Amino acid sequence: MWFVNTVSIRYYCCMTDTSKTIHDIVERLGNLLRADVRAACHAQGVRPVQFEALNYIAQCNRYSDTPQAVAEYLGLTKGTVSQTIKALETKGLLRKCIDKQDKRVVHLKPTARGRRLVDQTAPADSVVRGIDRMTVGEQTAMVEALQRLLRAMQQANGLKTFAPCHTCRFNQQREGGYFCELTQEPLAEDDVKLLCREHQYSPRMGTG
Amino acid sequence: MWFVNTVSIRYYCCMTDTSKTIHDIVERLGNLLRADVRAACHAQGVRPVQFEALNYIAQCNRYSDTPQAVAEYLGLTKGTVSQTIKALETKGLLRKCIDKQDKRVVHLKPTARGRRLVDQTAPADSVVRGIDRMTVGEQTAMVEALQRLLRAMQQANGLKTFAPCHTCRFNQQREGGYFCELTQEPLAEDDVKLLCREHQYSPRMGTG
DNA sequence: CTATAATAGTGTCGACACGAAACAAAATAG
DNA sequence: CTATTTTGTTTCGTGTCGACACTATTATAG
Repeated sequence: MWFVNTVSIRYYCCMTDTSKTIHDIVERLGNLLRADVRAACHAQGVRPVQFEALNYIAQCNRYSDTPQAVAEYLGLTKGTVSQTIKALETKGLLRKCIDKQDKRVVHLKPTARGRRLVDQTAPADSVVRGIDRMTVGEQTAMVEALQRLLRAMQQANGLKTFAPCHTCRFNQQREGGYFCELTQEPLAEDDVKLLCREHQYSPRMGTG
Repeated sequence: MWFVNTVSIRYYCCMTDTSKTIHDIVERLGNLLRADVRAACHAQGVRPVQFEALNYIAQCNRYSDTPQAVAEYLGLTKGTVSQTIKALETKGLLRKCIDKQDKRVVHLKPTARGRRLVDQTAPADSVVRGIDRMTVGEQTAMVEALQRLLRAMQQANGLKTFAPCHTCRFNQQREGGYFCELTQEPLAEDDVKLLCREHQYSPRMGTG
């Protein structure tokens, strides 16, 4: 009677089946999207990684527009990202600006052409066409479900969330604007919509 | 008054914002998952692509366990897949069996070690931990939402669905079992749970 | 105020991924 | 029976990415 032992130890809870299903679907969605992005990028003359970096840079705030942050966001090493950045700069899609306070730090700003490229490539046609088949209610539910899954995965794994400041515990609403408790700096109306590498959900905002 | 013209032509409908949000989340979920899979694969001594191929082979039916099908599923060329298969065979994770009817066709069967590797790696820890934080109701809703998105994207883009036979229009329930109208062969109870490369949803099962 | 770390970024190299193209073998069409 | 199509393999060039060594700047310790 050794049957039980032949079952993988990974089957330790009843949620594994659901997890496996979700794992597979997310993987396939990712592959689908990547194939689409790959084709669009090929037409635009950029590499998929380069586009993903540019896409991030186009929507992060001033604390998060450095090569290091890009590396954290994409899960790559800084050496790899350095090369990606160089290629994007050569293609005239972004500019490097050395930080005034800390001369080691480089800020990355997309050029007008860079922003245009992101706008033209960003929602892949496959996604647009897929979403187009849903009702507005389904779309809203979809966004909420995906956000919940992403947040749950990030929180459960102690990963950086890279979310906009307006959901961040460090962001305080003050008279005439916002204020970041972490950097001790005021934030403009536009700032709080951008992704931040220091973002943390407030402890009570769990997914319970 | 040229402001409108500076806006990308991609913003042709009100759904683009939602699409962009979903695009970005799916991309991040995919990256998160890939980073996790990459780490697990590294520990197991296989490449991520090799694992994805093996994972597919472990859950597809007898019509769909060929190099060509793997290439279609992963969106790669057959030449690339051929290399991946060879590597997996060398590592003793799958066997090749030449088809009896058509001697060109190769069927790929995971070995016991191959199946074990899939079971140990398949739901990435990040997903398991993330799902673990949700209620059963949230989990069900999540699976449904993801499946709907996947199907919508596949249908909208004319892609193969690679779904199990029991949702396929060609699958007929008969006395004592199932029957595939396409291959004109009977299907066993286990067969209809597996992924098929010829799968098609019935026309009436749209996403409304 | 120096010596030593820590941090941000760059450059190089090797292993691997992957598309393209040429190829072999088997099945099918005419 | 030949021509074409289909399935799979091999080869080659380019791109990706981690590992590692390196520089420059800032922070810290004594």
